[in-house]
Amino acid sequence: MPESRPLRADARRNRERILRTAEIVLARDGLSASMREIARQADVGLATIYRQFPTKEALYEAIVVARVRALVDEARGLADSEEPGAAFFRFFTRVVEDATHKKTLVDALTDAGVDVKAGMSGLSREMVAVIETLLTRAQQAGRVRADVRMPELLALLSAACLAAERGRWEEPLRTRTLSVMFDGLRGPSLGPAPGAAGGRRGPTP
Amino acid sequence: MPESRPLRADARRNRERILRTAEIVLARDGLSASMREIARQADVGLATIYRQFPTKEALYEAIVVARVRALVDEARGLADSEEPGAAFFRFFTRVVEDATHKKTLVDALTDAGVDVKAGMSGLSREMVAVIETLLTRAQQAGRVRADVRMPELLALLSAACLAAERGRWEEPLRTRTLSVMFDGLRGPSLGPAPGAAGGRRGPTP
Amino acid sequence: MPESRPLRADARRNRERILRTAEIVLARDGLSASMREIARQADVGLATIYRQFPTKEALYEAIVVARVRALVDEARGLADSEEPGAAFFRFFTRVVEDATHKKTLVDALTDAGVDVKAGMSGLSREMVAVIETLLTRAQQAGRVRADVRMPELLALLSAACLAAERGRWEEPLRTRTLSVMFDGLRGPSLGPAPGAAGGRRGPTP
Amino acid sequence: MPESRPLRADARRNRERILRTAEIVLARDGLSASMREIARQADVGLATIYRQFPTKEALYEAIVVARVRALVDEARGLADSEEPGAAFFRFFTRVVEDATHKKTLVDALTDAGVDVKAGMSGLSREMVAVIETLLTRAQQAGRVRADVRMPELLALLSAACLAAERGRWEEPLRTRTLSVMFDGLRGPSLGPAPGAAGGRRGPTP
DNA sequence: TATGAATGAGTATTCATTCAT
DNA sequence: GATGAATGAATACTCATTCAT
Repeated sequence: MPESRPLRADARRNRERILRTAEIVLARDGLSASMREIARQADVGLATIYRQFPTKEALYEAIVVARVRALVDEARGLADSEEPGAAFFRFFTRVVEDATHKKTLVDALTDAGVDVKAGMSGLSREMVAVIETLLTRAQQAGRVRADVRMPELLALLSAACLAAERGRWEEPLRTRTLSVMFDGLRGPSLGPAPGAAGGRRGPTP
Repeated sequence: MPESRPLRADARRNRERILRTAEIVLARDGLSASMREIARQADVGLATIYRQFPTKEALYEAIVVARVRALVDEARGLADSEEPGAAFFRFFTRVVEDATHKKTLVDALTDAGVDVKAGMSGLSREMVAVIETLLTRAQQAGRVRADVRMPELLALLSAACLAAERGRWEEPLRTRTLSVMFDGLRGPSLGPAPGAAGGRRGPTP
Repeated sequence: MPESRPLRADARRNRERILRTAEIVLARDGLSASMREIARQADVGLATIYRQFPTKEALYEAIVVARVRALVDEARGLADSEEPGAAFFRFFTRVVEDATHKKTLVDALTDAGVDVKAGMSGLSREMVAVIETLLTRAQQAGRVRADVRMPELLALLSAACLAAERGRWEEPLRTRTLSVMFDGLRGPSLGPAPGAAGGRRGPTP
Repeated sequence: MPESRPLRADARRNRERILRTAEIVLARDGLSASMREIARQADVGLATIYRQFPTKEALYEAIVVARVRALVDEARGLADSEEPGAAFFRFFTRVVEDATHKKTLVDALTDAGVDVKAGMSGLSREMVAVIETLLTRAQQAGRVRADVRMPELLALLSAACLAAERGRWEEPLRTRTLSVMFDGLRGPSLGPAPGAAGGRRGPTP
């Protein structure tokens, strides 16, 4: 897989500037943001974007890919943690935080395994794989109920991301909501805490 | 001269045809579906739509309003059930099922309390109110943990709807995912079932 | 020339109501006023208008015809006045006043002799004829210079109407402007009044 | 990075082509001419027009502005003529000639002082100012009656333009009509020339 | 190589007019 | 006879993408 030729210095600078700007613009205007607006904000010619990204979709994909790659890397760092439960919930939280502030991450997860575009398919698989590792280890450590499988985990994760992205889950809403999901992932309750005397615990990672 | 005379027979027929078609088209193409496409599918002149719905937004709103109203009615029917826990989980499930097949319901929940449009604002409040009733009664019956509040409940509900709508949650995925959420809503677990020997329970309504 | 059959009483009532309303709406919104708006204002069904006037243009024409007919009648009343000069200027002023308040009269004059529509052609000729009478008599009485011919008179008249209609010539602008035109119609000056000591005379009808 | 860099060669070519074509189309079809028609005639893409003129109104304004500017320049050239009377009448004639062939000039004069759009407001003031100069000098030279003021002068001018534009004042109609107006502007007559023996003088500039 | 001008397909919306009730 | 619902053609304007400079 040769990465084609290395880009010239200025080309690389432009590429990054475009990506950074596009991320901001997308977060602000959503997917309907126009290429022209992105070019304007990046202070770059319109065709310059097209030189690097042949299509609007390609640009979006590049952004998502970058972000997912970062998350995958982070997940790998957590994969051999000595506290698999904490690692698992930590990562789940991180992904949702990311979605809260930057839009369009979600596609990567939602479509996981489905009709992913060329560029994503490999990465998507990596993402799924590393999540599966986190899950399995957390289950082995007795921190997540054993009967949870990947499909519902991914469903929960993308649900949280979608809602966080759209609803601007700010604290303490995010913590409180995830807390419920995490309790569910830990296992069936024995009924609500009778006294319910205690306050609310955080996601107890 | 009645203020708002009943629609003529053909007008009513068309109105319903338009609504039904628009619902389908929206489910397929999302909010970017064009009015022309809807007209084509409904086999109706373009201007016929505009006679009934002065604006694209108005059409969408009409669809959402109709659907939400149906759900609110359903919720009211459950509100004085003798099994408040079952009623609560039943309704949650119903909403998500609805979202799976028909898109754009979500807005009603997501935006709840935010900048809802005129036509929705009242209805949205009704929806929230009846959900709160269901929640309270389920909590009083000890079927839902006492410290869950409306914000996180709505967050969970809209998360599930968004993901269901987008990810086409078909069975058994829907049941399995909701099962986790419901466990979380019932209360903190005492740790995963040690043996985890058993299969998976459904949402135990 | 049988006037087709006499309209039924209610039909006639509607016809007049439509004409009256349309006149007002046109004066307010100009030629871009929509048929629907006229129907709404007249509190009449849309198709009712079309029954009487097969076309938007036909409606406009009917309005103009009515107005022109009124002016022609007025002109005839002045045609045998004992003060032909006064009569001539009086009529000129009347036409311009009319144009100030009701739009679209102008076409009748501007297009005089050109491509008048069927309904107008006869009437237009009548109008031109009676104006010519007024002019000739005023000239014979020595109140209008002898070398003025119909083409330039009509040009002046329609110029005044167009500008009055568009510019909302209110008093005293209308009087002052017509005063200049009328001086020109009386004859070449012997140079500006040397002292110019006097104020301004009105149109000296 | 000059604030408003000079247009690229092709852009400038297109801009002029668009303006030229639009002028013709407007003259033919009036203000209701469609942008698409203009694009077709100019043999230019529809969006190309919108690149240069963000709005239909903006295009029209650009045309009027260009024309008015030319007239203002011409007026300035006449402003210090040694024959102020000739200069005044000359300019009046020029404006009307212009209107005969190119439509929509009129707005500039009609709306003078009213609710002119941003781009025009300054120019419109210039136009009015230079006309006032011409008038004042002609009056001081005894060539125009002293009691004529700007409002009626502008009214006459726009009347002439409107009618010329609409009625296609060709020679000798234009000369004959203006001749009457000019006589009126020179001063009140002492009654029609008794003999009226002479032929007709031109506008005696 | 980077730019921004050009483009055609597409969007919501309006209107005069016809036709079923 | 009167009504208003239906319609298709038209309109101003936008956007992703291509191409000349």
